[in-house]
Amino acid sequence: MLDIKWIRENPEAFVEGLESRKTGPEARQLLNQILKLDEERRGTIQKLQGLQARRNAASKEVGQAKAAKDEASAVRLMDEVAAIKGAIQLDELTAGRLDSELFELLSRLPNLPLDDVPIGLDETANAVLREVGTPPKFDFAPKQHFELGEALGLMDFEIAAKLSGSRFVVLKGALARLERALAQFMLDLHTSVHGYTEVNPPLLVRDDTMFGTAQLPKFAEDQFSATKPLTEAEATILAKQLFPDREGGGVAQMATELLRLDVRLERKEHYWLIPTAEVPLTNLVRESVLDEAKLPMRVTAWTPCFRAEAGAAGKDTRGMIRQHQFSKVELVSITTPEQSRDEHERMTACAETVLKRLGLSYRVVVLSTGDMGFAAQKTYDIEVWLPGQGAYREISSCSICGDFQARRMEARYRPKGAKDTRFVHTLNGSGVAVGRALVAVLENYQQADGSVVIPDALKPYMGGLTKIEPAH
RNA sequence: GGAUGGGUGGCCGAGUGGUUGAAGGCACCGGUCUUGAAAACCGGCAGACGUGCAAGCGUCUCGUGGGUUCAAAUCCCACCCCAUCCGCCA
Repeated sequence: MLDIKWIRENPEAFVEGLESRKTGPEARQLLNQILKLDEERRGTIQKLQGLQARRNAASKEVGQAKAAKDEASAVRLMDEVAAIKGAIQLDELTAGRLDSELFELLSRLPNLPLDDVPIGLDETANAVLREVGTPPKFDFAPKQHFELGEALGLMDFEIAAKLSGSRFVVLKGALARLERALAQFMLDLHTSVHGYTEVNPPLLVRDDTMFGTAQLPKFAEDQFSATKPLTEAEATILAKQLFPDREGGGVAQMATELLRLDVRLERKEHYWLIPTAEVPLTNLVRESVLDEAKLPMRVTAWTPCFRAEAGAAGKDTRGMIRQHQFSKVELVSITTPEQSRDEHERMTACAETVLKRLGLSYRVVVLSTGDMGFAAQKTYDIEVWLPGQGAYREISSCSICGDFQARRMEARYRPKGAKDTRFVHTLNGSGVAVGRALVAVLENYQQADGSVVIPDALKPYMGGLTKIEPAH
């Protein structure tokens, strides 16, 4: 969330920043709308506060008058308070409405880019910063991961489709183990070498948590949610409320219909499945005031991630690249504003170390203003080389969010010796996507006979296995 | 699912209608003492918003929203959340 005070004081920077994001042409119009609302809001507050001050003073005088047995003054003052009461209620209502309108607008605005982010509308404006490692040479045509996995008999999309539909996969045997090995290798690296603390967070979270990291309110359609189904009793009550003119059999029929439609109650226990461990990990500091000495705070987690992939129809339909469920080792840092830029470089280096140790070649890309995620001020994508696809594909994304998420979470810290609190800065990055790492290992370590050699870094985690071969 | 209890400042915790934005303690900050540190003692210390060059002043906030009242942390209602016990269950 952007700071309204900052917008008020830096309107041109606001428009410029917003125009460089996807918001584009409406930026100026948005600014005007926001400033107008803000002005009305402050005007109402000033008026309201004047009235409240008079009410408070008069109420105190009532007490004093009564104590002094001056009934006449007391009555006169009480009449005065009664007279301004209506105006106060009206202004309270107006102020509340303006407040929530402004909040609604601000909560849907993306973060603004840092100065050194390349300006552009999409990925064509991204800039490659470095290429690391040498892509392997093959004296045969390298296969794609799903060809390898299916031929090995250890990767099954058909059965996954029967269980869950498209964009799911079942891994078996050595490939299932490879996924676990990759995750453990990454966690061990980050906890014992990079200083991150391992966390095992909830995978189901509340609205407020999703709002904190900015998946809500704007990106609800990209998420999966989990809700307790309506009971028959609740459906009946709801049917009566919704269709008061029906009775008897009519109500029962509508109740059945509500159950069939899987109608949900706003108030009923309702969760979101995390699209990334960034959500629970970053929210670990929500609604708190941290000691500066505890920063930077670094946490990591290996979790499943769930994404609806709305709007991705037709993209990466084959294989494991884009799934509704995948696992990822996530890195999150909570820092002071002074630390965050360095931390961003450090975090990216931590993710790069994973790929280096796995012997995978990759490149680091800085995303353009138009290609960055909603909450980011600056993002580095790490793209791993996939010989089967003959392309670099994103395997990690490291973002610095400034105080954008901290404002939404109310996450602050107290600088040493200071009286006031400040918002923390938050950063998140994949360290790295496990499913895609598995894809990369398969494609980079494949042999002419379809077998796959285990990279040295993973051998300790594979129980003595050095090569995955077709099972028969 | 059933039954209780509870949500107060960074933390713990007192407070049942009138200078209580809130006792006390801890933590933190400044000072005295000390070679230094600790202890002890003295003092300071909520946040948001509005306004002002500033010092300051004002308003709101004791889970959230509404109500009663001249006046609400305190009374009433609804909702949210947390804990414990029982039941069910990995």
